[in-house]
Amino acid sequence: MKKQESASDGIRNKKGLTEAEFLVDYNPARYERPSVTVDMLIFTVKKRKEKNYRKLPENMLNILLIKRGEHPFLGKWALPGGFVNMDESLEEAAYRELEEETGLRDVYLEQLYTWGDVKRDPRTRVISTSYMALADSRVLSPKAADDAAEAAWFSVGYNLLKESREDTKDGYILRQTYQLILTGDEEKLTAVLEVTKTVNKGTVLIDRKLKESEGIAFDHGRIIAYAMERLRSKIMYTDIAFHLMPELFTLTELQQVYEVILGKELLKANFRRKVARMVAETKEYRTDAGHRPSKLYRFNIEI
Amino acid sequence: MKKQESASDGIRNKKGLTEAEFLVDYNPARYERPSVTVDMLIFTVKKRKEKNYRKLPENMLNILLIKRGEHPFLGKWALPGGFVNMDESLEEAAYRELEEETGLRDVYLEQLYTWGDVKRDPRTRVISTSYMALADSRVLSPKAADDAAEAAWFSVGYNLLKESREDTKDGYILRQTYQLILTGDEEKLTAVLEVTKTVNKGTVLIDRKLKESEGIAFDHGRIIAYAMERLRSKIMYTDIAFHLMPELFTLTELQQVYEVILGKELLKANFRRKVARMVAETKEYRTDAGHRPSKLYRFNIEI
DNA sequence: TCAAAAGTGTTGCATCTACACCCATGC
DNA sequence: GCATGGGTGTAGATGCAACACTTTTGA
Repeated sequence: MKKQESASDGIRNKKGLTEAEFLVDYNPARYERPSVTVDMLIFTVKKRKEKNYRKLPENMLNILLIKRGEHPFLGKWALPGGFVNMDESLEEAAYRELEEETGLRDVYLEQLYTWGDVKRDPRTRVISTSYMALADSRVLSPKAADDAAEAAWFSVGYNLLKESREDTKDGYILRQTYQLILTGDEEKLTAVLEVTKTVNKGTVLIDRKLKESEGIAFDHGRIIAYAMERLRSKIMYTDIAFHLMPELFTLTELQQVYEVILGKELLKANFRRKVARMVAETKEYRTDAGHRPSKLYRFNIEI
Repeated sequence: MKKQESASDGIRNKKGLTEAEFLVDYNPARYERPSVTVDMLIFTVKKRKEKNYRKLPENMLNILLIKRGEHPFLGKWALPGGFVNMDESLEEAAYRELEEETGLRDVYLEQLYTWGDVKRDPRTRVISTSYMALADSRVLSPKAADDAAEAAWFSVGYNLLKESREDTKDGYILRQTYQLILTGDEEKLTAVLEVTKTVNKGTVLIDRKLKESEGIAFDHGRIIAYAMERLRSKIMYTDIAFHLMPELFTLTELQQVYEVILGKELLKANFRRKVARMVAETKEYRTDAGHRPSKLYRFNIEI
């Protein structure tokens, strides 16, 4: 973001070189280097069809995946992403990938985590930084992919299957098994994650292992699971949910987004009080359904 | 952490190659690659001397820095760190650097953020992942550095200097100026950070610029500032503070750690109620000072 | 004796939780 | 009419902020 000013002008090192002289001499190719990529977790909310004229359509959290057309993991589904060019920052690479994949530019983007296991890509050593983008449901140009790659939205389910706690001498071990289910129009992908929290005299170690992975390429099941946990914790104390909403929305639609991310139901009255200060009502109503019309709200910038 | 099983056995790509055949052919050296490093933010808490026999020594948050013995930024202070080897994960590299620098192994370690600006290192393109380590005050082997590099602890101060808000058409711009002050035995290093939050129709953009940097190498002032913000927000809803404490501690010592990280004073009675469930009292007392003896507590594993 | 810190109690206010209840619509 | 969702009120529990107060020690 900012160019470093030369900070040690005139100072000479042990060989008597100034910084400028040193840099001319510097050979960056001495060490072997890993490849660096960005992986994009692009989320949006989509409605499921509903034939009952009274019932509201159910909202689902969706993620964009790309079907791999080349080895490795040929035919499996992977996160969109690609190599970081030498003349672009990580963030610029993330925005570029986002735009290539969806045509979107002005959306919420957040760096999630950097994955650096040695064998995570069978081709070569790849370190990849994952970014999470939240797009609202209006602008879902699903397959704006210019290359031949097939892109599709998958609804995301992430649930705790089983939990066990074992007490040790100076602490305990908490084992949690989560299931990730990604449902597309034709395919259903699954992964099972084992999260182990080892607490020992105040030292906490969290290990996330991918136990099974059906149809998902690389370690991307683990990355999606990590994103879900981040989404769940952030939705409670920030306003990220609004990035998934269109300009105007009903409070029930907003509540459904919260419920879909948290994986549990909320009480209507309490939810409305909780978000009251974050929304501003408009004069418009949604009237198409077989029940009382609902007021439309927008995000309240004042807070 | 886990080797990927070959997931597309037998499937052939457009050229008729199986995954095994494809990988034999794959040439990883086609693209130019950035260097990847880890930067370590090693924090601990140290007491300041106090001559008044009644008064308690003041606790300060400290960070370990290394004086650069080579260009660029020769003579400036930098975060410990180094290149990631091809056969070690990012986390393994972080633990290795931590051990080389401090001799510590079993401490709290957390990945913070990955910095990928193009010009952040004048030598070559360097992408670096920062890790935060919290060590308790007992085990501070300050300069276990085996090489010639000089290492030292600096107390950390991070304060909001100025804040202004400007309303725009569809949102607002919040500008905050923070000052980072690192005080060592002989030197005082400073940096000024400008954090700009641009809120626009629900899109939030956070930009952190390093405005001044006195005595701190690279963009490390910005990284330290980021770590301070992470520490501040996490201390309120997690138990990380305990990783900075020795096995046994008084509640006042614990409160001082909270105060030093938050940069503000807390009310004693309320603080004690807040941490009550996270600590377990022992039968031991601290009796050396000119006031009522204080009970020693330990971290409560039960919660 | 007394400064400094250890430690406890109280009160008011804000927030969360659970549940009950009435309102308005399209078919 | 009625199923469905829109929308509000209330009582009890819980949590937090601010302040006042008592206790104990070493020099």
